[in-house]
Amino acid sequence: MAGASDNRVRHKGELSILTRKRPTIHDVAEASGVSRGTVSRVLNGKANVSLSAEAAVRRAVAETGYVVNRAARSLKTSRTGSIVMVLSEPQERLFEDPNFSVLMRVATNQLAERDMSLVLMIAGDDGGRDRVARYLRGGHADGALLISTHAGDPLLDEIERAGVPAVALGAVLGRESVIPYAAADERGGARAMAEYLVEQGRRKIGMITGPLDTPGGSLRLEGFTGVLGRKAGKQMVVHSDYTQAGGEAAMRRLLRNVPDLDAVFVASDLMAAGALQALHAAGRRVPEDVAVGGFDDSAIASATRPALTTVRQPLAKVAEETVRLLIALLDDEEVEPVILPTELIVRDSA
Amino acid sequence: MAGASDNRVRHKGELSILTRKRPTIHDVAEASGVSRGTVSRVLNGKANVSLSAEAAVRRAVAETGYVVNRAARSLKTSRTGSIVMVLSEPQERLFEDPNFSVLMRVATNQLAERDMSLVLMIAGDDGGRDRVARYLRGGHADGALLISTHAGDPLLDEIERAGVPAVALGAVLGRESVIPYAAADERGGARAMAEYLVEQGRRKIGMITGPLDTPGGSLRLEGFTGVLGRKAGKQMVVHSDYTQAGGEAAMRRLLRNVPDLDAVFVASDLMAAGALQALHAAGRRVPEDVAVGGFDDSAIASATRPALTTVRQPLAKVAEETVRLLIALLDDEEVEPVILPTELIVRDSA
DNA sequence: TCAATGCCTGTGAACGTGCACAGTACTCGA
DNA sequence: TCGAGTACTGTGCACGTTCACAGGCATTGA
Repeated sequence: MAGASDNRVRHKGELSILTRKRPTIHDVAEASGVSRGTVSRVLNGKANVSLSAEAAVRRAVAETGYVVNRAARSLKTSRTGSIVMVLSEPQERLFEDPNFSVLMRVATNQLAERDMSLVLMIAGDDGGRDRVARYLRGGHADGALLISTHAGDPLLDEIERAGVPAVALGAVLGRESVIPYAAADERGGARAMAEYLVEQGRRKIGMITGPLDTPGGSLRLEGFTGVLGRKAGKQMVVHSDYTQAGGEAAMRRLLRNVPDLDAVFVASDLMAAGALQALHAAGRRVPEDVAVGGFDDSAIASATRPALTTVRQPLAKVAEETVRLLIALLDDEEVEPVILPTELIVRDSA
Repeated sequence: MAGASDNRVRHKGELSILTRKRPTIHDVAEASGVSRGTVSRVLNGKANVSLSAEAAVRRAVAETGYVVNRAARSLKTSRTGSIVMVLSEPQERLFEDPNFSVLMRVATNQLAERDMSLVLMIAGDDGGRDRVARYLRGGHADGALLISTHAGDPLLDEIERAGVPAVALGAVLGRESVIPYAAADERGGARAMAEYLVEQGRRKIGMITGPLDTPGGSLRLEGFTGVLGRKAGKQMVVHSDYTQAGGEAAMRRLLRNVPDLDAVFVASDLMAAGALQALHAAGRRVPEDVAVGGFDDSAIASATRPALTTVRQPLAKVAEETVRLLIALLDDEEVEPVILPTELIVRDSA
């Protein structure tokens, strides 16, 4: 903190060593004895440049420590070199998923290869949505990466209007045909879990779902009812909100509805952790009395007791594919939605 | 998914209604019957503008849907309007913390108020570090927000050289005086936990630390030994890596060292979850035989059985303060490190 | 030897903005 | 009535790039 105040002297002409002007393409041109045009050509690859010129330019770049000025480039090319990741989830749930970490890493890495960067925006409330809309309308991003965007989100119209290439991580319900996406096979994963519970000899199998306006909410339910069919009466399915407390409450409700339940499929590990607590409080043993199946294979799944049998999503792959889709879209290639297989992870709870 | 293939027609020259030119400040000037200069003045507040002119401009802005071109502004002012959040953590641990979510939200919100945006970069490996360095040297960000940056990170020199204002979330060991930061009172929190365990009548208290080159690693240990003093022999302290598996292994080691241990303070909840498993496997009851204290109060803390007694960090506040520091720094204000108090959360494990 | 054909290079203009400066109109006091 | 001041407004320029264009120079074929 000592020196914090003495390097902010910035008089007009006085360019100290700290504040020295950043080298421009002109400086590089001068240092390498060629013209701006040639330097630009070297920097952007492509065009016809002699080997000697290229070498001179590269040396000069290294010497001067030149880094391209994105603002100037952007102004001329009207491409910003950045894409925006839009988080629409009001809850914080997102981040607790290792999910997100992987996505982040994959996205920044893949974009970096193209010298692009990742801007993060949270569109949780109306204010946030407006900001994102303004950002996109202003052309401040070359593309958008949508995370957990809901079906009716007005932002979707904005994006369409702005004409910004966009892809989603996980299907955007109702817009599957408009917004390309990569996703895990939610339906298939749920089906596998339901089949597994049946194979284990369970007969009274309930389900706790996520919100039905999310793909994870509705598709996992579809997979479940696809197997259980009419056996899964209305009382056997309760809806919750992806939180631990919500899962606990839902489990209590389910036990009230169906006291002789012998298995439950919970649509997320966090909710399943809540369900375990409710079952424990109700004196049911897991898995002896009631088998519990989760979904996600998140960190929490191996921390609960008993450890959760769950469905693992190929999140790294999903993230990778999502980013790949966006990049393909930026290159004007044709893209198709991608759906990737899940894997049943058997632990102790079922 | 049916129509997935019919909205991607984008021929080269065909500028549809979608691709129409974005309105510039000239268009706004024309539409409102004033000059560029006046529009600029209205947009940037400050200067002397008549009420009628201002009204006309605002109406024209709304009419035309004008959004300022950041690239052009940035080129002229040589401020980018964005700050970069640098994640130095090689592991993914970061994200599993609700920590991060809060930080993200706070950062984007506070920056949005100043019409700035948040760029995310991961400096996990050398390649990532180089990218961040280039980004900063290129002047692509007005400031940097450092997350879990280690003491010896060469990036720190780069930042200094680039002269970019930077703050850290949590102290950067060894640079506390150079890089302002906000942090929880790690030492105090650990002290509180140690005192609590002593108060509960525990006598043989061990500790599992995080890596000692992180503030959480060394400061929590300091708080612990501050209370236990010489009673905490070398064998009573084992080091680990913040992972669940690491915590489990460390606990086994600790039990081997000190079989008659009656309490253990684990420097993170995730490691504590691992420790619980090791204790369970070794046939020790928690908390009857061994009391377990965690740190962080993360989501996992209430999911374990027994639920973890732990130390809650005021993460929202820390995040807020960190961002506030950065903004103050951007405004050339003087800043001091901020340390915020923690809170002991008593549950079942101790 | 000359024209034609490459490859390679330099130059001017433009992208959209903010800022300094130069005005203009209007008020006020002497 | 005039000068000085005040409040507001318009204009030229520069920021650092990319891109189209116009050459220059060598090599080739006739």
